[in-house]
Amino acid sequence: MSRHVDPSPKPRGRPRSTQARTAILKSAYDLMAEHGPGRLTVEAVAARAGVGKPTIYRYWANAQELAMAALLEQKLPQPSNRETASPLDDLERQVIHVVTVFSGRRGRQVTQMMAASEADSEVSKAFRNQVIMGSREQGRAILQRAQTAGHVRTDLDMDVALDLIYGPIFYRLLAGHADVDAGFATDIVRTALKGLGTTGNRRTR
Amino acid sequence: MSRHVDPSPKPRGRPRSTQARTAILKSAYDLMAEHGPGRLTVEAVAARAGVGKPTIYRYWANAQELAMAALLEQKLPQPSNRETASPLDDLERQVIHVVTVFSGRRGRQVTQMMAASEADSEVSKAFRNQVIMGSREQGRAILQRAQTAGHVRTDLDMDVALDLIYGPIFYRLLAGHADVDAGFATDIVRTALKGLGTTGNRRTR
DNA sequence: AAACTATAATTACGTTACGTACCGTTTCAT
DNA sequence: ATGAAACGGTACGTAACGTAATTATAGTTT
Repeated sequence: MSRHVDPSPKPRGRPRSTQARTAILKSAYDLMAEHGPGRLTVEAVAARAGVGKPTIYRYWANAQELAMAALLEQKLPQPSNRETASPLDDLERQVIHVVTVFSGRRGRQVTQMMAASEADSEVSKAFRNQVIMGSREQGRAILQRAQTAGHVRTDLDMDVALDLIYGPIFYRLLAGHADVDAGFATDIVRTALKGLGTTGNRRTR
Repeated sequence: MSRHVDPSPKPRGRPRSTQARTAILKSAYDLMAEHGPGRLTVEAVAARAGVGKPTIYRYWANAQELAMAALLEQKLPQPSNRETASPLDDLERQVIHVVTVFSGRRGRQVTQMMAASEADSEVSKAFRNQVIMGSREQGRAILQRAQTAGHVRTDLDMDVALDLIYGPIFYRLLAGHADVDAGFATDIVRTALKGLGTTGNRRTR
């Protein structure tokens, strides 16, 4: 009695307008740039995009999901993952790049959105993954090269190591207790590498 | 011609009801506990507190400020800043405490609020200061003791060092890419102290 | 004791945005 | 040609906003 359920049934009826979808995302992005991600309303997007509200709700459940989708569409600039002979220089360069991107206007919006979204929606997860994993996985690769080159300890929990490097950036962005600039980036990397402890203490624990 | 301006002029007219203010804050806090900080509405608070809306607006400009005030009122448990002979043990204990507090329900709400508030209002700043500085300044004191005891380098930028320790916690809380528990706390402290670099690398930069 | 003044609770109001339902129209596959 | 689904547009009921007006109340001042 069972039937085959076509996983992607042939589309019947009028297909969705790519043009409308694109206009929606662009309008949403522009409005966020003007008024910030918190003030994005579906009505304003519909009006600017020349689109009916139902068309928007057909794609996204609420303004927040739309906002994240719009930010994801206009992707953050990815650092040029160029490798030099010195993995430690590469790391420093990459962290500086991350800092530069996220302390800019768009980067701040992205951080804000990421922090504000409490929902466990698909879009929300995708958003977090996209934002976090981009820089983080690049850092992982670099650290591994640095390990191979003998510049970084091999007995590390790599995830902890990555958190140690990228955590301070978002911490400052969100708490706002100090500036986030290139100097901070190099400070992080160098301090993390050297460690806080004295040499005499290194062997004890 | 100048006159003395009384910094706290004697209150005229009917004094503000402390009872009303307390009821408002408590109702706001309870409602946040039930529905999360994002869904707090002034109307619901007024209804539950048995208070008129204007009374609420007399104290706070909007729901977000009220939310932060309510969270601030019910202060987060402060760690017992007890000092032992080993500052490094103290540090580890304190970071574990911070992790425990902020990974709990109330701590998560606080983190959420902190991240979501973009306004530069007074309440917003006070909120950030309260949340951040509590643990941070305690950590600073401990680190300084550790320096005196010779367990921690003295050529550090203390703010960077503190970010290195506390940054990863909030990073994980907000990005949600890994668990935040006591084990993570000890990992952070120990890794930060030892550093990521190999000994051979320590002298080079 | 009487006048004064700011707060209190209540009610009403205009505004904004939400998310949904319905419309007639359009654009495809069959 | 027929039918299905998306389209733009409009209208709707709901929720919450933040403000104004009203009357009562609680302290201070004279």
